Amino acid sequence: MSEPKPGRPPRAVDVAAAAEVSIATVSRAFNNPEKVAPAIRERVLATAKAMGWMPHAAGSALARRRTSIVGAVIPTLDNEVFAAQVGAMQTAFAERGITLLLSCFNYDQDQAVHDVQAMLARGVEALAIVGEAHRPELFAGIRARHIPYVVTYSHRPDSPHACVGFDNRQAFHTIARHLLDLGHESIGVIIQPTAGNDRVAARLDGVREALAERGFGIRPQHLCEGEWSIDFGRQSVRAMLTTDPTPTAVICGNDYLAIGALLEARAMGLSVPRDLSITGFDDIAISRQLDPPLTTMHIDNHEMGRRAADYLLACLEGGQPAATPPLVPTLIRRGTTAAPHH
Amino acid sequence: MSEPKPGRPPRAVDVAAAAEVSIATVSRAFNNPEKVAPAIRERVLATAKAMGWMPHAAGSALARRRTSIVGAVIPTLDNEVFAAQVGAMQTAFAERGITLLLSCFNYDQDQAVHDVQAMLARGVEALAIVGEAHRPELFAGIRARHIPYVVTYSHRPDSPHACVGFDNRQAFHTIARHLLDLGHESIGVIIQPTAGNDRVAARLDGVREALAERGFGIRPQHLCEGEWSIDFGRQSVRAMLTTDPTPTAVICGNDYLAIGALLEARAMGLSVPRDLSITGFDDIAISRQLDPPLTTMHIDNHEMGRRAADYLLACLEGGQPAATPPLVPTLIRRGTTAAPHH
DNA sequence: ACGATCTATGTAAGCGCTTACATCGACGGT
DNA sequence: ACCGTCGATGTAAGCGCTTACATAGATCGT
Repeated sequence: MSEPKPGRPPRAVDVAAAAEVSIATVSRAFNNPEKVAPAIRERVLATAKAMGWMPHAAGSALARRRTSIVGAVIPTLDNEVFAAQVGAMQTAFAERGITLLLSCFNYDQDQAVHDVQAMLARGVEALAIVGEAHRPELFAGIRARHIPYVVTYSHRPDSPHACVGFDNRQAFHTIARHLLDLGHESIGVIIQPTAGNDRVAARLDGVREALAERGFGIRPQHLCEGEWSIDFGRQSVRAMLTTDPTPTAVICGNDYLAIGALLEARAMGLSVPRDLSITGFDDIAISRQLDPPLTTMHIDNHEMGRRAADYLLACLEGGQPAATPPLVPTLIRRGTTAAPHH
Repeated sequence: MSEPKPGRPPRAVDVAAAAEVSIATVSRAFNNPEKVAPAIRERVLATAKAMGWMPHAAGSALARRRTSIVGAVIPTLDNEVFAAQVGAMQTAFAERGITLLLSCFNYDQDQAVHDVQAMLARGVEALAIVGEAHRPELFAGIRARHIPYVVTYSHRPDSPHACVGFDNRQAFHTIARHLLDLGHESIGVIIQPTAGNDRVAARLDGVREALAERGFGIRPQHLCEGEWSIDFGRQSVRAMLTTDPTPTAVICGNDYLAIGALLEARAMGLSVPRDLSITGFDDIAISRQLDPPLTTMHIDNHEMGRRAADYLLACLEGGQPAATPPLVPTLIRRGTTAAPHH
């Protein structure tokens, strides 16, 4: 008879002893309930509950060779778009009894490599990673272990990775086109650091391309690159408006920057959109509430998280799921864009 | 000689074979490097690196009887205050090689119980939990396993739990006092659901108490309770301002509600703070950017996360750390409060 | 009534790792 | 030269669980 040690969590063998069955039956009662006679099953389950026992994940993982853990690698939780994505993934995985391990690499590629290593050591069975601008060893490490992964928030047509996202270049091409079609010819850009961030680089390309198609370009003094924050948006607009000629519209890399731009423009006494058009990107919760409400592009981050999770889940069940079509961000024309005022 | 199976991740025994040492030495090279001769250590480490091997967490956890996992239980990532707290914890734990497991219970007590169970099964060694309004079995389960835990975002003087937070009642007493001192006598409240949320309930008590001290109360029609969202803030203010008498000030349960209140008041043509004073709570990033900037209370969520982590870390190292003193939220008087206009 | 078949349960061999303990030289004191 | 000591390494016993395989009744067809 197994002697349950006091002060330590019970083990399967303790439950087995208490329920007067073998340890195998205890395990089966939890993992293959249909394989054990109803009466015994109930007895085992009841005893386990009474003793507060559940199969310990480490032992189970070892024996099963399945950890039921998957990892999500995002830049930061401070941006609600990633938080939403993570939330959706967590929900999708939880339904299947899978635990989500989270890592925030803070836009630091070395940190990302390190975090992924740690996750691999924890035995993650799949990974979702924001962006594809990562050190090669990051993907190499994952591939070496034959672990399925998916890149989110990005979707280049010719990416070597499975991805669930949208075409950042295309999206910003659309935004720029919107402004060009309104008649803007002098367009400024306030954007996050492009270094080590494929998504942002693609966005800038998209703008450049759209402008070039109409024979325009971005004046160097109308391009501000820096941390995505309301403050950087503010200071960038202020700087731009001291140039001559001034831009009649500003494309911002995300909504935070756009909010800063909008607030500062108004603080400077400009009328938006009459004197300056402003666009954001992401459509965060506050954007529609501003005065005037922000013209931006809406991304369904929830959907993106769910799709990423579904893709990985499918991989885990042995499938080689079809690549999902890219998501399409939609332009939400609200109050911060209009034809330029002369 | 161990034959590394192709297509499967290498194991310690494979590394041992390749480096021509015993498996014990491999383990020591990683966990007690000082116990193995430098030459051999280097050889082992190099072989391991070449083979892409790291100790597998499940095996290690089992043998060591330490998982190096701790759990954080928060309501949602959609609120930046919790996201910040989690970020800080993650950083603090990562420094010690500890993995943070996250659960969002979406303000659902059953979900919280379930998530905590899952975490216990995963072998978390400590837990940080937002709020103390949880089912008794949640805490009972944790206690039964003698696992250290700490309650965050709350700090009642006579709480049975270790907590890292602040006194919600006191904080809202301070806010109400601020408005009373400005001369307001008719004060409305827009607040999150109090059911199953000790923090919110304490806030409302704080307001009531402060008003009562001056002989005032909250008129039922001036108390709106609902989901924390900008929209609910908007609709609550609109409703309140159709009553007679109207409140001259509104205390909001958090900044999102306050932002809604502010936007709607302005949309209705009111001048803030001349016609209506508004206060928030949390001091989220956008609040200082509003026009006028929001009067609110600042909580250092980062500090709270770090302290919670430090407390748990101390417990894990065997200490019985002293209870930390409560954090003190500070009132940030900005532009949305002033004396009532007659 | 007997063996074939099937179902419910038990036995025991790992899963990949850590670590107490055993072993084995090298070294130094006498 | 011998023994004690000590430091480096190896051996093997688990950690808590799952599961292939063995076993033992029960069931059924003939």
